[in-house]
Amino acid sequence: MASRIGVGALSIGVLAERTRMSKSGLFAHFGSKEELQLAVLRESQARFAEVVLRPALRLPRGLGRLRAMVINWLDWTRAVNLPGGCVINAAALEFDDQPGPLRDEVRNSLLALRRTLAETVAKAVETGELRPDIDIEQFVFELNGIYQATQQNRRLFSDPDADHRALAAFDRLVRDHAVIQQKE
Amino acid sequence: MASRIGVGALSIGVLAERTRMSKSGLFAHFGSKEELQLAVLRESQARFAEVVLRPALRLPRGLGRLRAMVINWLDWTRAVNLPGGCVINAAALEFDDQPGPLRDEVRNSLLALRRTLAETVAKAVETGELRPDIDIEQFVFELNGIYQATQQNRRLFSDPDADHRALAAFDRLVRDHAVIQQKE
DNA sequence: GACACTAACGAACGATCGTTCTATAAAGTG
DNA sequence: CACTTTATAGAACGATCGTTCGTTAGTGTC
Repeated sequence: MASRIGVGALSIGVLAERTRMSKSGLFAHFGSKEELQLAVLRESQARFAEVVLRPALRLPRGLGRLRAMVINWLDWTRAVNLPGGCVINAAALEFDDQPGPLRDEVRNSLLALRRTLAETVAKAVETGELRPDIDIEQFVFELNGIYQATQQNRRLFSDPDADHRALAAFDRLVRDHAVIQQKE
Repeated sequence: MASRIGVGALSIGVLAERTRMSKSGLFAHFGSKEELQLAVLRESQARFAEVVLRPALRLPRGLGRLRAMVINWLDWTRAVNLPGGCVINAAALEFDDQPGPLRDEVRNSLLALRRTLAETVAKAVETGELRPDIDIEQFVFELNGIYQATQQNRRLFSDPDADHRALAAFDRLVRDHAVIQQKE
């Protein structure tokens, strides 16, 4: 539900109906609507770590791991069956100017993702695949851009080329920062 | 209001209060909440064309115009005093999986923007500044990525470097597709 | 001056919102 | 067994939702 209509539009009444519970019975588990929303965000983050990060982090460090992580990221909502897209990403736009626990939760989630991405990039520098003078923050910034653009193309425009475009952008990003191969 | 809380969260009651009108008086101008939301989206698009596109289209075609358009785009919401960011862009994420007139309106707005961007890029090819074999759709895709990433960095993370990052990404995009300068 | 049209209003509608309170049945614990 | 804890339920709360209705004041038109 949160994926389809957004975390902010969640309604305890409708939610109780769908779970075949009473409103008050369901409500008792959370104590407030905000706590319920927070629980949804946390659950979403947990699934993300499980489906996107964990498999990639089992691969050997370097460009291969980074690439796998990005690919997992790009359509993890399909793997987890979130038909309305990433809950946290949608919540980011919804709450970015509404101070409170929800915005904080979203911000922390996305910050954690950025840190993980940055570390993964850093390790691709260590392996000698990416240049040591790379601006890692800038690199992650552009990765995020690729993700956002892909989601919009896929979800709003049903663009069948979205994946292909994303990979092209990723390859260009990597190529521009790769260690120059010496011609033999 | 739409900028801050989203088009979907608009409430006629609150809106009437802020405009110092009666609920029914305000309501009569639109006939339904959905029509009001559509009016907001259309108004937003009109301002966008006025503030972002028109000034850029008065510049001579080519890379300069493209660059101006992107720069206008990146912080047009400041110029128009939309403290919650672009209404249409937020609505895109909100309605991308909810069929209906609102989603159609959003889609058409963003499609129009993409067309304008594509034409502007095409003219930078005509002037000989960008390579003729360029994939224009891909170029626009990446422009959109830069915009989305910039907004998130600015709005959610209050990143003071967002503008700088955006320009760096834009320059890299242009450099990779520019006509190669012959060394003399 | 009669008439039509427009804009705005206040009151009310049924529906749904998040929340609180009380009750009940089941499960766990000594 | 008695006792506490936990999960769920039902009823009701005041508030707000989008919408409808009838009315009134103003404005333009013949």
